[in-house]
Amino acid sequence: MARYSEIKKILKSHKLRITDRRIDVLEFFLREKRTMSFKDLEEEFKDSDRVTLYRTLNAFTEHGVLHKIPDDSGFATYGLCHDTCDSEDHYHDHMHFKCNECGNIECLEENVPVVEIPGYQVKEANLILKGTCRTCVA
Amino acid sequence: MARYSEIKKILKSHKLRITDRRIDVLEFFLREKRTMSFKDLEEEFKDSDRVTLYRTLNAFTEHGVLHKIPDDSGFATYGLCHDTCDSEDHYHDHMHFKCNECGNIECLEENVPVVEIPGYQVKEANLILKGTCRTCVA
DNA sequence: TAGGTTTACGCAATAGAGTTGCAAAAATGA
DNA sequence: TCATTTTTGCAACTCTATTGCGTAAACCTA
Ligand SMILES: [Zn+2]
Ligand SMILES: [Zn+2]
Ligand SMILES: [Zn+2]
Ligand SMILES: [Zn+2]
Repeated sequence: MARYSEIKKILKSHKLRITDRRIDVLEFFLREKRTMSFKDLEEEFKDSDRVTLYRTLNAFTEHGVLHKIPDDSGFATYGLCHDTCDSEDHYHDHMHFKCNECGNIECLEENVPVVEIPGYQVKEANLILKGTCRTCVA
Repeated sequence: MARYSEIKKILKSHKLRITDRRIDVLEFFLREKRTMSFKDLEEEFKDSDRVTLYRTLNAFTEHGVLHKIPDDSGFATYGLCHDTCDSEDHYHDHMHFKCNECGNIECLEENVPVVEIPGYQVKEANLILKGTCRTCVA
């Protein structure tokens, strides 16, 4: 974790106070480079209070550090935002892939195909693909 | 509700026992012709036990009478299946639309566009559009 | 259609994910 | 350093949904 100054900079630029918890959580996301469920975080930070973790995730989501990945499984999953996201403006048009084998959820590079429905105003589109991911296919 | 015999036939063909509750719930779906959340059903069937409603919805979903619509809101929503669905085989490729104004979720005719991701095996795709529905746009 | 088996129902309790209230602790800024 | 604001930790709580179990209803077969 040689990124302490970088992490501080990210928190500051997103108008978040710098606390030990937030540094730890953000560092974890940056290090793992993958989406994370609440359970993942709970396991990593056993000493931390559940409520604080929830509040950290909410704060990060509100301030454009993380985006919450829509999921029907009942487990919220979070992924890192682009550099350009902040409180006012953070939109994500990319698709997500959930692997039935390993259970991981990935942010894909590709954007959700644009869909137009006559008579409807489409403002947002979430596409979740399920199947077997690259790692598990091999 | 002049469809009693029809409803009975549907239940039988899906290998479901015919009970008063199931007839009522299925009749409600057929009459309303729209997707229904658990709350909708609870309000319609105030005299019924919540658990029975949950179990009815689960049985219908397992036997291909209803399909559960993936939703990140924490409220399960259900829509009628096609005639061809049964316990073994009920797949749905259609998109869903959630209106931010009225809150209703609609099953759309159109299927989810086919997406291929190199290296991945895509087996299922759920696309949920959000915005303003035809009724609320007007 | 009666009798035995299987399944559904109703009630209470429980599980699981997430939130809220509040006092103490920490971060910020002057 | 000190005052102000935000965050943390703990307990209690909300909300959706499930499980266990005894009773009631549906089904099947003779
Ligand atoms: Zn974002
Ligand atoms: Zn993502
Ligand atoms: Zn179906
Ligand atoms: Zn549908």
